[in-house]
Amino acid sequence: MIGNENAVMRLLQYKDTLKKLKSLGFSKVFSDNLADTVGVSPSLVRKDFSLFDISGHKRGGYRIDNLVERLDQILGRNVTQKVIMVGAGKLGSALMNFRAFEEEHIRIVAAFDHDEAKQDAKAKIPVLPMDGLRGYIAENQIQLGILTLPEDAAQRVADIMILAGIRGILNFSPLQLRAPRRCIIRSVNLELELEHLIYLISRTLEDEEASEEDSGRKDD
Amino acid sequence: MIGNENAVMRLLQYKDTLKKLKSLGFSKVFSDNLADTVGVSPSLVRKDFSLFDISGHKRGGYRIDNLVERLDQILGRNVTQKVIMVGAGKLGSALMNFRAFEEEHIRIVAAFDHDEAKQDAKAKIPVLPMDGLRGYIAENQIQLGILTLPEDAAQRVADIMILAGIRGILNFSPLQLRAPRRCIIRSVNLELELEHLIYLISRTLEDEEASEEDSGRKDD
DNA sequence: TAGATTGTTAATCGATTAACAATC
DNA sequence: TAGATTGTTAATCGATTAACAATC
Repeated sequence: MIGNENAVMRLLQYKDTLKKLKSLGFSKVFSDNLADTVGVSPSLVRKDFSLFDISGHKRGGYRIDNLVERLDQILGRNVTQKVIMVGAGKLGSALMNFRAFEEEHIRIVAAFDHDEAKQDAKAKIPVLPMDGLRGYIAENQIQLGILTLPEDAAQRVADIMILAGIRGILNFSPLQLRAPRRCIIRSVNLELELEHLIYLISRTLEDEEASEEDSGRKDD
Repeated sequence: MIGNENAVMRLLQYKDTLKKLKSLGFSKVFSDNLADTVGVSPSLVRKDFSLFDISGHKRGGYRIDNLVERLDQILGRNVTQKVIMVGAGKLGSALMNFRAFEEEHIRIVAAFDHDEAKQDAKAKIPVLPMDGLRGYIAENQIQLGILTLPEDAAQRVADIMILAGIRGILNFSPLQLRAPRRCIIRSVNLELELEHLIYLISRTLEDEEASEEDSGRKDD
């Protein structure tokens, strides 16, 4: 129940799928269906559920309503989460308006930026000066921050956030942030993702060339 | 050499670290150093290298220059990659100006959007109408696209890209895109990442409460 | 030489799959 | 009842770690 982070990511995917199925009018689902849409084996779906003490009905599958409710419980998604955006540059502002967040009980309550030109305390999501960051976190008991600062400022500002009591940071800077155990860092490294894709492509291209040795060359 | 995608991600991280070390004036490195900065075991570093036929010097470690060169080779990063941006909304435009891409031989050559207000053929990175997407990919032999469209348009446009001969798509829509084997899809699901973080936080909070049963409660 | 580090092998660990008894 | 699906156990698979011989 504690260890498996892959299982948690799959649980999140199951939940997404279930919501779609529900909106299509389904009320129950089998491990087979979920496995298909998420792209894993039915065994694994059942294993994941059993890992988190989720049970269904022999022969009757799972009731979608129950399942979603239980998943929300496990995943800590039964209350709206307040999140701050640290850095209001291009990426930060883009994420501030990200649709999917609103739909999922995730609410960005304020943003912080050093640049005065970007500050606007009256905006729907106020953009405040960096000075106020520490106080805001502490006063409003903010647990979660999204960090979209450039590499050179990232660690310094992260330290401030941690000092103020933040519990988790979703980090978009390419830096591997250091943090004490009470604050969890998850990083999304966009450059790395793209480079990974480049690797995968270059590998399939090699494979194709290799397999053409046998089959002769087709005209282009 | 073929299977392990985790190893590939680590290779990319090693490369990043090596560049930083190099800019700090280092010319050689030991598996220990790399392990430390990336946060893995030295064994694993050596194992990863051996997996890709990278060798160093007994007792002398690895020469950073050689290593970076070899990694670029393996990772397909020895040529500049042309990439198109499909969708020029907030997220798309943010990524178009993403610093880290420029530094890594990744060049975004054009963007496409349905919205006329966003189109601008004269911009540094031209924003073109969606009609031109298929032709542009075919004529310029574009291999890579970044997809930042909303869910409802994502699959339809991805199909067009695939038809035109694209080889890889970095997908930011929350949809699990379907594609034939010749096109590789990698997805970044920002909502999922944030929800994962929420789960991790809610779990550590529970743990703390649990451990307070023993130790008594500290005042807040 | 003595000491340090690589490269590889074998051991361990953990996650996934396959199989099947339980049961609706 | 016969058939289908869950939940769990054991088997498999793959990735990581530990250990150490080779060697600079």
